[in-house]
Amino acid sequence: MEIEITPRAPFDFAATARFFRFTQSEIVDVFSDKRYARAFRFAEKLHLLNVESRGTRSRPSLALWFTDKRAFTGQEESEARKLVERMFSTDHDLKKFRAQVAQDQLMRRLEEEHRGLHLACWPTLFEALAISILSQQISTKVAMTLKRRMVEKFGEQIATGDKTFFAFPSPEAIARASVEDLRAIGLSGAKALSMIELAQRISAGELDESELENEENETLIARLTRLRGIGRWTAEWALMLHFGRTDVFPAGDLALRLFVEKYYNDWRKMTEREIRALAQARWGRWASYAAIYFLAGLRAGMISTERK
DNA sequence: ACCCAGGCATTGG
DNA sequence: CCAATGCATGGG
Repeated sequence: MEIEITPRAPFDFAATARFFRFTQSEIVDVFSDKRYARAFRFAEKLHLLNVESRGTRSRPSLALWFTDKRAFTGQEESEARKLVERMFSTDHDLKKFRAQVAQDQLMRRLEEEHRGLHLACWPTLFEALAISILSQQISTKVAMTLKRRMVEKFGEQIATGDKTFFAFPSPEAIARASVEDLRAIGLSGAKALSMIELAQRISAGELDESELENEENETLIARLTRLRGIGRWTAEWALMLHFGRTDVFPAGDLALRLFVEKYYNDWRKMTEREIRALAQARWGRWASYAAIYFLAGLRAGMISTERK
């Protein structure tokens, strides 16, 4: 009835589950400290998958089950495992990140404070790119509102007991929408068009994930930025937040730029290229983790990009 | 009333 | 290769 997954230690379930999710009034990713639930499509049918942390940071363990307590079929078990392993980056070995930043005073402090925070990935490429498109340029609060409206309008529902969960909209559902439909919920014309084209490409099978998985970062970025509305920033976040690449640093990101300039270059301006080079030299194949640990520190108030 | 927020495409030097 | 511009919404 249950499946067990053993993430690599250190693993902080609550921090990981919360990270990069819109924590307020979320209707797709629902979690408490030890629990996480989400609607998924398994074999053409929507099911509510639960994940619970049973272990500790140094001896982590996750249990998975369906809300209706139904047993997993072999196929479902394998899909569910892959899904959860991806969503929580359970196989990332953060001891190596720790070793990488041992000489970097600030990053070492951030690592200590947030030890066990793994990359939280979106389960599908469509969701990762769609959310990044929504988030372009606008505040996270606005992006959260747009996402909620999009989910309520286009996502399937599943009710269990007293709660209703929404699945993130399928590419097929968005592919059928019109620009006007999406403008009506607050997207700009450009974002609406990008969203629909993306959905159409994906539902037409033009982006084969099993093939993209094996591409080099730069090749993958080149593939993704061919799509309307996907620039380098969006592509790089997708490499991190869907493909789980640990060695990406979105140097165009406003917050990350300020961070590097302030703490590693004495406030002097740097070009995107210089920032990328610094990230590569300093954090190497763990640059993605440098990025998310910085954002975690920012959120926790440990550091800031204010001038003072 | 402004201005800005986890950018992008387009246009023009 | 770099600079300027419009875009949608909601919070300050």
